[in-house]
Amino acid sequence: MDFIEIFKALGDENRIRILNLLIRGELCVCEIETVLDMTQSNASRHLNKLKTSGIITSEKKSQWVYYRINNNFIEENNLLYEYIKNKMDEKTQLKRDIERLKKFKEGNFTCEHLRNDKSQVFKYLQCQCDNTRNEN
Amino acid sequence: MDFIEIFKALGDENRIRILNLLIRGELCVCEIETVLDMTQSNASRHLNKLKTSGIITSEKKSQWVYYRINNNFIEENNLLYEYIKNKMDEKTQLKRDIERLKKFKEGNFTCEHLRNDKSQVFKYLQCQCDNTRNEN
DNA sequence: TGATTATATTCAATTATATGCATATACTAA
DNA sequence: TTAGTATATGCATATAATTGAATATAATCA
Repeated sequence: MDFIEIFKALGDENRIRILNLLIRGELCVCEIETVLDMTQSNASRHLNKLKTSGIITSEKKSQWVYYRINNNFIEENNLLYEYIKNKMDEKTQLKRDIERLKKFKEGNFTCEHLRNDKSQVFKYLQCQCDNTRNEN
Repeated sequence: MDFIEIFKALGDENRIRILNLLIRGELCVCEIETVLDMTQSNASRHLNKLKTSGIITSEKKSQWVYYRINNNFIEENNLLYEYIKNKMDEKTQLKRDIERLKKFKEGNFTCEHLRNDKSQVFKYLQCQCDNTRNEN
C-alpha cells in the first residue's frame, strides 16, 4: 500500500465516483455500473485499480462480486480517508450520484431487477419527478 | 483547487520528492534539480504541475524563482497535508533526499555555488564519508 | 449437460503523461 | 547594449492510462 500508488488510484474522477458510492456501503458491479452509467468493463477495470492499490476489497457471493471499502485502508490511512469524505461533500457530480444511489435503494431494486430489465431501472433513476415506487 | 487534481499532482514520485524538500522550506529550481539529480526542464515542469494544482507557490527573487508550499493549500487541505507528512517518513528514497538536502544546507551552498561549479557541489552531495565542509 | 448471466480480460484505438534536448524568455551585471 | 545565466517552453518521443467492443471465465439454473 504505497501512498503514491494510492494517490494515483484516487486521481481519477470515475474512481472517486465509485468510492463515493462504496462509502455508503457495499455494492456489486452491476449496481455500480447502473447508478454511475458506465460500461461494465470500465466499472470492472476501475474497481480493479482501487482494489490493487488496497483501497477496496471484493467478495464473491454466488455469481455476483461485491466491493466495499477496505477496513485496513481506513485504519492505515485515516487522515486521508477523512479528507476524502470531507471533500466529496463539495462536489456536485458526487452529490448527484448519491441521489441516484438513494433512488436505487429506495426503489428496492436488486441485481435481479437489473438482470431482468436494466433499461427500466435506468429510466427510473433518471426520472426527476417521482421518488417513490410501488413494490415490484 | 479540485481535490481530484490535487491527487493527480501527488500521484507521481518525482513530485512527491520535490514536495518532500519544500516541506523543509523554500528552494529555488537550481537547488531542487541538484539535490534530486533531475534535469532542469523536468524539475521546472513538475514544479509547474504542483503550482497549477495549488499545492505550491513561487516567487521570483532577482534571477531565481523560489518555490514553497502554498499556505492556502495547507489551510484548506490540512488532513491531507498531515497525511502526506506522516507517510513521507516511511519512504527510503525520501529519507535519502532529505540527507542530501541537509548536506547541501550544512555545506552552506548557494545558487552562486551551483552557477560556478555545479559538478563540484554534486560530487560533494554524493560523498558518503564526509559530512563537514570548509567554508568557501 | 447446455443455456444464461456476472464479471474479468484481451485487443485496438485514443489520449494523457513524462522526459531530454534545444531554444525562448526574463533577468543581471559588466 | 551585450554577454551570461535561471527558468520556462516547444518539439519529438516513449511510456502509461483510459476506453468500448468483443471475448473468456466462472457461476447459476433449467
